[in-house]
Amino acid sequence: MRWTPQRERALELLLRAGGPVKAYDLVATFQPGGQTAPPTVYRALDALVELGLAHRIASRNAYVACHRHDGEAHAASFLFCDCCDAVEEFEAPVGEVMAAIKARGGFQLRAMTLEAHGRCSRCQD
Amino acid sequence: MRWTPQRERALELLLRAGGPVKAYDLVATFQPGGQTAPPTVYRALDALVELGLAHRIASRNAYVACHRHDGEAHAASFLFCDCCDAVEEFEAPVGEVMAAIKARGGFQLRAMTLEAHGRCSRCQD
DNA sequence: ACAGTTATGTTATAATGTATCGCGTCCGCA
DNA sequence: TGCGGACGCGATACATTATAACATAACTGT
Ligand SMILES: [Zn+2]
Ligand SMILES: [Zn+2]
Ligand SMILES: [Zn+2]
Ligand SMILES: [Zn+2]
Repeated sequence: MRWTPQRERALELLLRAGGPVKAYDLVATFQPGGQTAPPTVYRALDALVELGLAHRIASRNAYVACHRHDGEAHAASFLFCDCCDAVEEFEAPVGEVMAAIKARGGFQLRAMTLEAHGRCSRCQD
Repeated sequence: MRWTPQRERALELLLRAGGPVKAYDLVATFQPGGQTAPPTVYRALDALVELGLAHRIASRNAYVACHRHDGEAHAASFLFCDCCDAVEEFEAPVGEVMAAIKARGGFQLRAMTLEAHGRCSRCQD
């Protein structure tokens, strides 16, 4: 897995956005003047996910830079506000869940994602 | 929220499948002889999710009947096999996670989904 | 019966994601 | 230094997934 200008560019855009970004937003903004072919964008994003620098948020069809921005493996956990579209990554304590999976036997865990949906503090009025 | 033939039909198909079903599979099979308009299918599926009788599996763009098949609210938790496409709903112990969300304050939780990815017992050879 | 709400039908279109093929570039190795 | 394989990128076309918008029908309570 190499570190390339495309991937750096994608990560830069994710970080600058500071939140979830849709693939087709990058299709529009990847290069300053004009469009980029979708496969180019998807490949860059997939690489970032593979490298542990970003997460894919399946329920929103979006990608977001990992808040840790080192490539350490961890369960990707997010809080989603139903009202505004705020999304925040947090460190969910998934120890019990992992233990339960181990306890039921036969399943070899590789990765875990967790989505909590509700109302953020700003949207409770 | 009414209980209608469309919704019953959708649930019947999910139950019969016994696993994740894609919306466009239902588009093809919803009525015996021919296609159904996508909005009809999506509306029926959305209603089932709303009623707590099914879950949407975002990472697969698929729907599955809830293993409890009563409408009780609960965290939707699934084990996904990376090799075969087996998916199993299980009861993840998310108490700690919910407590952590409460503890950080300001977020009013409504629903939670959890996806565990790895290899099922049949795929570890 | 009436009005308000909820559900369905229909058409078209938007949004999201991949297959494929060819070419260039990088890296390890002889 | 030359070779060979793996990896990355560009480009085109296409497949899949989901929704907008509007009209009609069915149900519900009064
Ligand atoms: Zn992260
Ligand atoms: Zn909010
Ligand atoms: Zn369930
Ligand atoms: Zn398997």
